[in-house]
Amino acid sequence: MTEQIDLQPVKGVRDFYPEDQRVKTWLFSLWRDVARRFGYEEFDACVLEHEELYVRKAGDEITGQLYGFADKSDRRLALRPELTPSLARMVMARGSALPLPARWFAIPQCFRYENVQRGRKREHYQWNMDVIGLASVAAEAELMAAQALFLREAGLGTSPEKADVVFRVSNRQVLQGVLARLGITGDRFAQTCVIIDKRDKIGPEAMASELFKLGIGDDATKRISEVMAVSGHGAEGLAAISAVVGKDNPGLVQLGELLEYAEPFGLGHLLRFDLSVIRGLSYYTGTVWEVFDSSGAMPRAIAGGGRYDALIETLGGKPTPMAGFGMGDVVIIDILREKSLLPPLRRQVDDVVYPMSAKEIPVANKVARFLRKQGRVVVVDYSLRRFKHVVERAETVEGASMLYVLGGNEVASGKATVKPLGQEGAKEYPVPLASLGAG
RNA sequence: GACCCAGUAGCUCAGUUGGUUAGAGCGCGAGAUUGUGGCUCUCGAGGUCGCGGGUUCGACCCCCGUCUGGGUCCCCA
Repeated sequence: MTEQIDLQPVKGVRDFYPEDQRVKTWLFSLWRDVARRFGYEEFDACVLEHEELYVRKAGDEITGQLYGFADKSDRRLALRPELTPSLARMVMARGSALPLPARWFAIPQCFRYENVQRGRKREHYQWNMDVIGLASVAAEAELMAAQALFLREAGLGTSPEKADVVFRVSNRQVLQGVLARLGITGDRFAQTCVIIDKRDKIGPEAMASELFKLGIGDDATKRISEVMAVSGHGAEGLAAISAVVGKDNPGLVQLGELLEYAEPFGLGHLLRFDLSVIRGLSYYTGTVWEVFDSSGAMPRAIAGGGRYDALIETLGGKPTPMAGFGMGDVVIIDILREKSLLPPLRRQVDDVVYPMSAKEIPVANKVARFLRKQGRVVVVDYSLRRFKHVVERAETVEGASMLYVLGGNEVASGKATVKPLGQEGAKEYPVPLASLGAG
């Protein structure tokens, strides 16, 4: 007698029983199909990476949540918290041999070591689409179009009449332009972003004192708060931003172009410009955006993305413009389930073959072989249980549409009894065994 | 990381001022119906009461610790 093992999965990670895996497979298929229709090619990297790939100067939140450890050779490794650094590494490794622009997508499993709550695990799958080597905000518009197509195909409203989602969009260069005039540039700007991102949790006083330590005075702090408060839909939003930061602000110019490129994709009405959107990752340099459930029922973002033109440079490579987004499986499945938008997903069994006793197993296997050659999904019920049980199970557990009964009578007469399942009043009928490959 | 709540059968839960052998519904199995499901009836299997320690003559119940889950703060791969 050995000791009973712990039946629970590791804290914060999930088991996927077949009924869960069906949902996951359905979601991944839709993700892949949308990415394919935009001409993106799938890639992947290993879930294990060198920890140093994620250590960044600006003190990103993500670094503190790294699922890191030392291997037997004392290498510092980490389970990837996101795919983007791996993508950057792979792009760098290819060097100039990679024809640009490139459009790639992936569905990596990612990890973080953090508190567990609803919609928030230590592991998830994240659909990523990235454009490599395109400096134009046309890239962002295309990425948003792909997200919107997915959301619509999943059953969420994306039309002006019924919009279940909203894209909250900003551009880091808006604030950068404002702060540059006040002499805040380079690393100081990045550090400023990190402080600003914390404003809600630490409060305006603490934010001001943190900024003061960076040598940013009250006037500049006041200006930052003023800028962060600006938001609005479409052209109105742009006008509001223009009124606060001036029409020549480079970030504003890009947001204007983005709207111009996004509107032909039918996205204009979904975009809400909101300068309080910062995103937690320090490598973003331009457009940043988050997709939300507009009903507000789910407080967490469905997806987020941005432009990160400087990432490869900070990893020691040649400057390469890149933009991309990520969408996790946990939140979107929660939303779709809540809105009853998940399709009914059953076992995909066509036929159950039922040998009534051990004597009929050989002929049952022949029939199964014949049906499988036709491309049908066939399960042979070897339980030898009574008819009642087998019929019930074939219908409810296997979800089969046809039951092939093989008992003593059938073998003696040379005809299988075929019973249609799931149809009211459908009668069973005999089929010669010879025509089922068991003659 | 901080605080609050919870953990009893496969699932959803009841239970006790601390007292013999811990219950229900659903599900599962058998039979009524020795070859025809979805309804009904009968019977049955299934539990170290999350785990460890303590208090007590005696703990599912009280105390401490711990694990896991839910929630809030926080933050969102």
